[in-house]
Amino acid sequence: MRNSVKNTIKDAIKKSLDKTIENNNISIDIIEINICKDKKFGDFSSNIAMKLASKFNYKPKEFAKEIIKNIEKNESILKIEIAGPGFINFFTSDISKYSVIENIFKEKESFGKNNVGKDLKILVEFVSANPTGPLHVGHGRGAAFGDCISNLLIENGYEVSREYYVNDAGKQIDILTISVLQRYHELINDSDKFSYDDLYKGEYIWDIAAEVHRNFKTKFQIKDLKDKKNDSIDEYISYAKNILTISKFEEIKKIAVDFILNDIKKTLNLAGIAYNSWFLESSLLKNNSLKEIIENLEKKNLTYTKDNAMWFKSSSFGDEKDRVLLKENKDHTYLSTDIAYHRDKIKRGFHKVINIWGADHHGYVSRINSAFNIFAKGKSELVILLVQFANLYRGNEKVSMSTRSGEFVTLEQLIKEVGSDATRFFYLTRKSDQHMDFDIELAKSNNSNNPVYYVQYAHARICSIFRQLKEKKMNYEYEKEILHLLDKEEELKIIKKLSIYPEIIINSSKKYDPHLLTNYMVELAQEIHSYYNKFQILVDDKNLRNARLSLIKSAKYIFNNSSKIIGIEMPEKM
RNA sequence: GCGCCUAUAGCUCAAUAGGAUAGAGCGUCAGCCUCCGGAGCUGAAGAUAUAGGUUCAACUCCUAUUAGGCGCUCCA
Repeated sequence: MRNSVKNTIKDAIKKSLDKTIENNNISIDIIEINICKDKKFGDFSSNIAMKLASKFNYKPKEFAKEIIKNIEKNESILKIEIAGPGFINFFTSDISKYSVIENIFKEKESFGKNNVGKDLKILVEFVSANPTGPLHVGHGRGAAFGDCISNLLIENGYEVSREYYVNDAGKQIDILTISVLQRYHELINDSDKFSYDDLYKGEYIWDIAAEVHRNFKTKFQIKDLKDKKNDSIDEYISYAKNILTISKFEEIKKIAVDFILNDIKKTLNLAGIAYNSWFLESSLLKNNSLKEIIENLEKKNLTYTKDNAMWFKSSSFGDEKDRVLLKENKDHTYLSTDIAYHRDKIKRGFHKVINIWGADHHGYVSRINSAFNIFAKGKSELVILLVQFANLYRGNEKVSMSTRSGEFVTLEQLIKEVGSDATRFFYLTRKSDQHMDFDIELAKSNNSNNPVYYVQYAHARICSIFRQLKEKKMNYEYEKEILHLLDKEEELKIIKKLSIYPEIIINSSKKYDPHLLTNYMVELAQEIHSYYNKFQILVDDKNLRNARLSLIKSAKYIFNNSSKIIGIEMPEKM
């Protein structure tokens, strides 16, 4: 179905190789067919002769000659040449080139889809920011990336589930709770002693405290506060729990987490991201998953006790040192619930588990990998993708971000300022493991600096032409018999671009590189603008007009299909 | 100090899983509106951090050097 000409060539080469060399054991998969950048090298080329020449005691060029000699005649292959060090170049017939337009009109919204991932279940976990504050711009890139990767995998036929892991059980959440208590006591004028330097101080803490105060008045007030400012944070937390009672502490904790999670969901919704599931860390404690996992590791003899803490022998699996599972005070570490969480992912039967993390977590990769493989036993594969930070700029001025100070730019602010489309597209134009600068002014600008406007404009232009068509009382119908009228260099270039779209979908998903797709969209837009500028589309000649309209309509299908994967709108008017 | 990642045009980024002459945009310079949307188009100048190595072929792989980011908690 996809790229039939390419597969024809591939098969032809395979047959030829079998004829040239007996019992060769050559797999068809190592035959690469590339689309030529320069048309003087033909339409497709293969490097197979150079790749295999030495293996079969040939010189590349002679080997190429032999291969060509044994290729069977085929109506879509016009000419075969040897060039350079041993490339085999194929010149294909025009008719085969136009078949991509036929395919697009046949498949429409499904053009580009494939079933590479048929019957395979994938879990994509992304963002998973701690519910200790609103999402900030640093989370934006991971959000756009994770959502797009999910869409790409779906386009490739995988069954995808999006998940957000909520760390609602650790020490940071206790600190959040105390932060709320602090502001709460300030609201009821009883603030002096209930304070600690390392607490969350963002505006939203006031909002939560105000909500608690509004709904519960002085229910959580602690009388006779002692000055504990010089205690450690752990001592401070247990002091607060004791004096307030654990049940009341948990009550406030839940209010705070729910409040923040709501805010996070609201922001993700603005970004057009919907999760299939929200996995609570606390559930691993409630249903004994954590206990089970630790017993299981003990049974496997992968733990030991040192300094009253329980350690995991992660260094036996490539980690640089062993890690603590249970602290001296018997609290669990982030790692231990994370292991339990990943075991749960495996239990749910996913063939592949993708984690999208901020690049600052790279030190964590090997220990979670080792734990994962202990339980997956080869039945499930873990892929950890690291997303580099984006520096935020406003023109030439760098926007500083600091979570604790509360001065960070939230993702919500960013989306409200530049729009969801520009935010997503911008984040996805760069390779994810590459540092990037995100210029707010650039993302807001309405000109070709801004790739998303450039692409949307190309689409709007196509729509505009069809509106014009109606105004001029002209008709359009798709006829495949007249596509050969598209013989201008620019037209053939666009057709070539259209024909590689299915491969872009495969590659960007395989390599987890959505930027291949955004770049493709920009390139296609560029060719459309250029073509539009040079040629009149609504010409008097009915056949030529229909052929040209079919060409740009094909491009419109691709803009629509790709924009859905990126998660942006394709407006008909701008 | 140890580890991971990165280094491409003046700036921001590409380069189809090692392929042919390293591509875009911004900026600079020179052009294009009796014409389907000038929110656009055409052209020029300009680059693989350094030194070795592997290969028919290296921006891509390996080694060293230099420069930057991140991580080296019984933190999450």
